[in-house]
Amino acid sequence: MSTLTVSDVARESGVSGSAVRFYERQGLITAGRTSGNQRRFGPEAACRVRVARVAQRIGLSVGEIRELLAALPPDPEPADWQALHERLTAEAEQRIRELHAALDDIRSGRKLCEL
Amino acid sequence: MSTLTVSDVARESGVSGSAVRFYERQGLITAGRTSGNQRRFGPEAACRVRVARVAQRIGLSVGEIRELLAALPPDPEPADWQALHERLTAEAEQRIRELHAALDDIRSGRKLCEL
DNA sequence: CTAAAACTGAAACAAATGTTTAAGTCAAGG
DNA sequence: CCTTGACTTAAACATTTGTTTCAGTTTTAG
Repeated sequence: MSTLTVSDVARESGVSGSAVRFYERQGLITAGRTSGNQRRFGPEAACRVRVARVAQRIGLSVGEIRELLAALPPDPEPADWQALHERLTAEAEQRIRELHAALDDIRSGRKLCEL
Repeated sequence: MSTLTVSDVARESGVSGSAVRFYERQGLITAGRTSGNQRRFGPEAACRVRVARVAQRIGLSVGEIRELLAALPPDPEPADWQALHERLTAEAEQRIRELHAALDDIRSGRKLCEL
């Protein structure tokens, strides 16, 4: 059942209305339409937006997040959540490794010019 | 003595010529000019660009890098390098901490929607 | 029924980080 | 000298992640 308006989702997920529309355009969330062409979201929409924000903290782009969320059904089962967790965790660890590598370079004692 | 051309600096620092001009416009490096108005860089320019690339790996913006490099004289003394090392290291550690915080949230066991 | 609040798409704007293109100038080698 | 490759500025373009504005439409509460 799609009952939530743009501003409902915005309020529940903590982003702006324009961001909600943007995310729909980008395929991170999907919406039905009223007879008057207004968007109506299911209750999972706000959740997906929150997941998207978490993924953004990790450094994923909207395109990457779209692919991530593409694997998340409207009504996810525990296995879906688990897969998402693993992918997000792996991404975060990857970025952390990259930063550590940069840090190790900085600390290597070599001149910064020679990195 | 300023003898290096744009493409010299580009080659030595591993960035494109347009990036070298961009960095000069942004104040990361400075250049003299020939009588014919062409840029000529000192030997430290390529080094500064390399430092800038390291800082970018850490996630600093060009504006932040400008401020970082503003504290680096054309012919830096060991203390200058040390200060730069410390600032870069602190920034990297900060970003790593932020990622760890995100990772901890993800692993907290709470639903991703509730972060 | 009506007035206010929320919604619509399209397009312009914004900031960051460069790249590309155009038309023209300079420098270096033979 | 003269050709060729490198240089110049300015502006347009590209991408990302949205925000703002416009003019008009829909929904909702009273």
